[in-house]
Amino acid sequence: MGPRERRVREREEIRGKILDAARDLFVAEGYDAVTMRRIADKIEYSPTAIYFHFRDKDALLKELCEHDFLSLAQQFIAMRDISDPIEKLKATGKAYLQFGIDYPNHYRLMFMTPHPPITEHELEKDNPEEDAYAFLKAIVAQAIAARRFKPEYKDVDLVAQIVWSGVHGVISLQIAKQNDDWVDWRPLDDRAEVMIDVLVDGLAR
Amino acid sequence: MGPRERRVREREEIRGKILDAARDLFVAEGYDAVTMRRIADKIEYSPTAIYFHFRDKDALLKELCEHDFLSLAQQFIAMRDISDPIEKLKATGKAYLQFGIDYPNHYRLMFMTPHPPITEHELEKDNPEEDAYAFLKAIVAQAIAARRFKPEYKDVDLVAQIVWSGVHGVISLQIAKQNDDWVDWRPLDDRAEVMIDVLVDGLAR
DNA sequence: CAACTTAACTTAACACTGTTAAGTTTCGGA
DNA sequence: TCCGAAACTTAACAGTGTTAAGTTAAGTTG
Repeated sequence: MGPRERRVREREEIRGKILDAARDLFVAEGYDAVTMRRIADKIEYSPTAIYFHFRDKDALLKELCEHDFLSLAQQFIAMRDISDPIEKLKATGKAYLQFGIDYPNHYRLMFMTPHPPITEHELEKDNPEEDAYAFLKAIVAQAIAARRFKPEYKDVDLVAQIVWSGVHGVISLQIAKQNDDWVDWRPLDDRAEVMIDVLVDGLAR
Repeated sequence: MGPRERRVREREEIRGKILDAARDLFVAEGYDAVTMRRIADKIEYSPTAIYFHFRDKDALLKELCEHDFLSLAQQFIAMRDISDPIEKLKATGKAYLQFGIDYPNHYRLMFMTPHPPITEHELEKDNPEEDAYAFLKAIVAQAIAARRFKPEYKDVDLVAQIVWSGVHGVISLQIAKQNDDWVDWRPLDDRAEVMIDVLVDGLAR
């Protein structure tokens, strides 16, 4: 363990500190409300120091999102051993909803904010353990193979996108409109459960 | 027509100019990307002049959204004469989707961005001609009354919110993720149509 | 061991943002 | 004709993301 390794390790450490501080602030107050100077204050560095580790504010966001996409996929792993594909789909939908409820600010950044397209990912695409969308597709494929859906629903991507859109709709309206009393909102849990039931009933034979 | 009326009219005129300029820019580039100075340039006034007509940048946004909520409701009016409630629901869902496709930046501001709750509205709530949500509720109520839905779906608000969430999910994922090639997106039209079919099938007896 | 190089920072600044205080023009009404 | 208010403009403030230039500390090399 020469001093070379120590330097690398120290560099990773401060990188991590910056990410942790940024995550805390973003989650608590949202991306726009957080300034580079506040992140810097929190870790007791100058604002400029952050730029030595990240190209800009967006790079911070991108790295956090990347991490959260992975952790979403990892939450899904708990559903792996449910054998009935419909039950598995329902449970995964609920886990997705729970993720959005638990981390609304993460969710907003991940799924409600247009980003410039990310060209290179850290995550392994199509691996269900790292790619939540691949996990969903695998369930849908399983359900189709078991002839549980109506015959017209045989496009795995299309069906996966419908299911995703449905649960996403519930969460994202909740996040964007929870304080809007124009609408007499029903409890989120009810909406979540009914959405999943309606989707599955609509797809099923 | 004294000069008093002229002054009032001129005031309305410049107010309208500001709103038009702001709308153009917001729609083209999104709320955050547009600065007060650019809006001012476009109408050839100083930035400060805007503040004589609107309290702040958010007030501009709010007024534009208000207007767009009304125009959404007015688009729905075309569906009024469809007698079959299921067909009416489907057509209204498609009109909603079309609105989101035609005005994605409006849509983002209206439904994907958390605002501080608006206390006083210009629009008349619960009037289906001005309140798009009321229009949707009326259709759902009609469908329930005609016993077209499963007996467990008798809560008008809950069902309306499910349908809304479903189509909102399709549009908002499209807006936020259209350039994300992680997912092999199916054509928007297909997703829209299948979403509406699945929802209606899931709800129907 | 001294000289050099480089990594890891800080300070000060730039060009921008939304917003406002203060000053100026314009013009109908007494 | 003068007044006062309405409708503006100019200049500035406090804040933003970001960067250029300078500083310090530590490792490498002659």
